[in-house]
Amino acid sequence: MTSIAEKTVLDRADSLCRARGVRLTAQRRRVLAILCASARPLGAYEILDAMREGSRALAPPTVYRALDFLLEQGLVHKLESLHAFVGCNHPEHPHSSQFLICNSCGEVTELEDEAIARSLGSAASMSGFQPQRRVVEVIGTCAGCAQKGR
Amino acid sequence: MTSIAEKTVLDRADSLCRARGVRLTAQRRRVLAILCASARPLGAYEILDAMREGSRALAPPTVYRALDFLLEQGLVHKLESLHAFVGCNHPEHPHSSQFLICNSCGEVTELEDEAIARSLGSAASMSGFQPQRRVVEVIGTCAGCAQKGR
DNA sequence: GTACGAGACGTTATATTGTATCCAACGGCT
DNA sequence: AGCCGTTGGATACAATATAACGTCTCGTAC
Ligand SMILES: [Zn+2]
Ligand SMILES: [Zn+2]
Ligand SMILES: [Zn+2]
Ligand SMILES: [Zn+2]
Repeated sequence: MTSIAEKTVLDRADSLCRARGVRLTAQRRRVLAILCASARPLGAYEILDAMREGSRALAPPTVYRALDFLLEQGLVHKLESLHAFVGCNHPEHPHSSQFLICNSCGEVTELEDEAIARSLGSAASMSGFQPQRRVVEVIGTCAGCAQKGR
Repeated sequence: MTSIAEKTVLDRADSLCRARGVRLTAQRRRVLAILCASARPLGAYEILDAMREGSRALAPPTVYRALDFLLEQGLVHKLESLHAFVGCNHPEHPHSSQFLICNSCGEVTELEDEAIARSLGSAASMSGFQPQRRVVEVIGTCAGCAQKGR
């Protein structure tokens, strides 16, 4: 089930972490692999279930610790409205992206839209607000489902 | 503890619901009052605690049902990144707003920024995505805390 | 007035998501 | 070997949210 694309993502994650002097350990790599192999965002306990397959029993903190690391390194993102996580498509440079979440098929698209970033930034600076983290999630119907649905 | 401003919010909520043919019952009104009286967003269980004061014991579903109603009517908003709720300042017309959340003092500012709405809309339509709900939350430091902090 | 039905609410139990804590194992360093 | 910071295992628990079911209330029809 490991496609070429997923493999490159993992390889790129390896180089990134080496370059940053942080350790992409086996557990962390495994969580990232599971997320990248999934077409949909996964909850922490879904990841936990996936990790348990064929191996010993693991507990929630194991997954949450790996996720914390991957989030810090920008290798995965958390979807607040779903309490779920997705692998990042372009973790090379730090970024704050936006997500289109289809509530019909569950597909998630990560955008990196400059116009959105600019308008958010200017709204914040007009209020004298200093942004640290941005949560932008649009829930709705993706193009495919809109066509099928009606 | 009920200021004039909070009173008018409740009165406006009353008229709105009457006009829409939905019932702003005592429980729902109480939850709205608690949220409007708070300077900060409140979690569902904080609201529950506030409702328990001086009255009989209540259970979580009571609060969550009231919140569901108030969310549907646009009288309150949910802050996904905080798992908390705030009263809306201008519930008269349906709107999708944005939130500036200070992680130092907890203050939350509700914006209704046209530029953000437009950029979100155009990004979505470029993907053929039909938005239903928008979650836009910027976490950072508010003007006041930025000044005090350094 | 009485019967009915839909919506609102009380109550119990449970599901889901996320942490605190403590200790053991590992890895690089001297 | 001995030290020390990081990682991970394990248990227990906290916080958030919902399922399920019965009861009550209120407006409407008869
Ligand atoms: Zn990304
Ligand atoms: Zn879809
Ligand atoms: Zn609002
Ligand atoms: Zn502040």
